[in-house]
Amino acid sequence: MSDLQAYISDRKKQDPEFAEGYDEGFRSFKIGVLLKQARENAGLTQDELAKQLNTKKTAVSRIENHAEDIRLSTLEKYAKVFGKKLRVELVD
Amino acid sequence: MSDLQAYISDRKKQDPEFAEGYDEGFRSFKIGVLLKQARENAGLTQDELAKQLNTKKTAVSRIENHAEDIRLSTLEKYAKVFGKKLRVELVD
DNA sequence: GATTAAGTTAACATAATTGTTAACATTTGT
DNA sequence: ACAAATGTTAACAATTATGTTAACTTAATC
Repeated sequence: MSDLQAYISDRKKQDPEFAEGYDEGFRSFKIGVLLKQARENAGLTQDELAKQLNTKKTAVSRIENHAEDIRLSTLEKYAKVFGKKLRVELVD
Repeated sequence: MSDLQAYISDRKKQDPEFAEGYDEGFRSFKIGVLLKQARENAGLTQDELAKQLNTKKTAVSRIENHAEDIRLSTLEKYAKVFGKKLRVELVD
């Protein structure tokens, strides 16, 4: 079971509101989980990451949990801190 | 030579302001070209695409040419019209 | 159980994307 | 050359992400 699937399973148990399929939220939710996992892999706290992004930990938490949308430039700032590149593609 | 490289070459000839490396602009520029090429591959005019996106052709033109940033949700709307999925990854 | 680090949420301010209209430019076809 | 279709740009309004502060929760350590 992937990390993402495990996360979904856990969250479903604790959050009755949560449903995997609600279309609007699922995108941002996935991005949030992706960024949270990237941060944890980098061994950073929200506060440490926030300082590198010149922002506050509250903004990091919001993006990881319940931000509805995100700018490409914001994703790239994250990628840069993690020493990665952002890849965006249209696939069939 | 790729389509992107050909486009850059053409635009450099006509637009003295244009330079491949200006960091801030290059991201959005690339996305603009990507979306423009996707639209042309789909055989749509800006106006036809705009109607499917419930917006105006002016917004499409802006994104293809000189938008500075773009939301993930906007990219996904485009992808949906083109019958594609949006893939976002952090790569080394 | 008190303290501290870490994370969450709400509320408001600020900044930026997107919607929209109008005017103009460019291209295409006749 | 003209007309129609397509594309571009500027300006402003509307919507939304992000910045920021304050208050709260949770987990861990003592």
